[in-house]
Amino acid sequence: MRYKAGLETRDRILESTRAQIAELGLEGTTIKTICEDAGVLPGSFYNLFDSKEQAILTAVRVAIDAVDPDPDHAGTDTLDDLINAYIRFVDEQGDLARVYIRIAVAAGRSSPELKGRVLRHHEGRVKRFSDALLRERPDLSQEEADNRAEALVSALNGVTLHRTIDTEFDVGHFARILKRVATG
Amino acid sequence: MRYKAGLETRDRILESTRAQIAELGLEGTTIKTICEDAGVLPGSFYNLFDSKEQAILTAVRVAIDAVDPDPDHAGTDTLDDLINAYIRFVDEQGDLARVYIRIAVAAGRSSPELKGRVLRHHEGRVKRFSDALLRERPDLSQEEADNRAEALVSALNGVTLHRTIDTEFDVGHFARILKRVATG
DNA sequence: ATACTATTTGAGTATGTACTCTAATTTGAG
DNA sequence: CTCAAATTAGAGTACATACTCAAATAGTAT
Repeated sequence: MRYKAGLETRDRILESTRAQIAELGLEGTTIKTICEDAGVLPGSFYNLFDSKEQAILTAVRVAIDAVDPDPDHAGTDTLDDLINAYIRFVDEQGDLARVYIRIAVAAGRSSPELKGRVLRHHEGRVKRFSDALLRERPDLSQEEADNRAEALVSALNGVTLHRTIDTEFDVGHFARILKRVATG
Repeated sequence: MRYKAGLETRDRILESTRAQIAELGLEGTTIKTICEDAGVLPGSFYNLFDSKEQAILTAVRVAIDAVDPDPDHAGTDTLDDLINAYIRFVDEQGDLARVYIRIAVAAGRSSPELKGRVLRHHEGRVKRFSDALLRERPDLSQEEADNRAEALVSALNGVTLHRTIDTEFDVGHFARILKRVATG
């Protein structure tokens, strides 16, 4: 992947993967459909990705990064920013959120690499929530902030989980309640 | 399934299914392994269950019911009872909890029947939490209790979700925090 | 005992999947 | 221009899976 053509194909595959997941779910997304959609043959796919799993993980990661309120991690995001980014991701990319949760759940049983990756991602997120919370409530101890951040992120995940079943469910409403609880 | 033999075989299959899930996860659980473990041939399996999915759903349901603090729904369970039952299920049947979440997540994309089933189960649970909360805090309005119960159950699910990835995660600790928040 | 139905047998089918491999073609650095 | 390396082509493989079916057997109500 050092030529322009390779990079373009890679992008096309990732976009197709994302679209397939959104349209057909994880079950409906196969190498075949991805390749057809991207106008690529399996040989090319496997020249650029090690496995289907890797492509899906990358596609989800790209989608999550796309709504990051502070992509450079400059420490400028507020708790509201973070929560809003979360809600936006869930609202706009519902099926990717679903897949993200599935990946997270499946990770516990799969390879240590994937498990570590998911855990690190989670911990990074909790840290950013904790930092933002401390900026808002400097009186809290580090430990208390960490605890609240962990509970808040888990609760948001739970709310997301429910939203994947009940699309009427108002994620924003409950997210605001949870935020009030965390800061109050 | 009107003879004793059929009922016994059914029980054996369900127990094998539960054990397989706990031991090998959902991926590792196949008709083949279930049948081998239960000492049954595929023909018998399909005489008693319509599909693999049905058997798994039933097995998970049985496991959840087994830790119910108020199986008769007499309305005698306290919020602590309900939370403790939840924690016990997650702690003792971690892999079934994982599968329960997977089913719930997948449900959003699958047949309306399954979706409805999962939703009804969730709503029933929220109702019991809400009722128990009202018994403890009769001063709350119905709506406020419902809201808090919904948030609490979702947060518990989120905590469970995280526990499926990080087995060191202290579910009880965060469950207690959440309970304090819900009642306080 | 009879007869009807539930249960079991167990080989077999149909299907779909992720992935591989070799050869041809294209790319772009020096 | 050249040539090694990157990319693409595309048929093909290996494999596992959920599920079926017709025939044999066992169970039980009468």
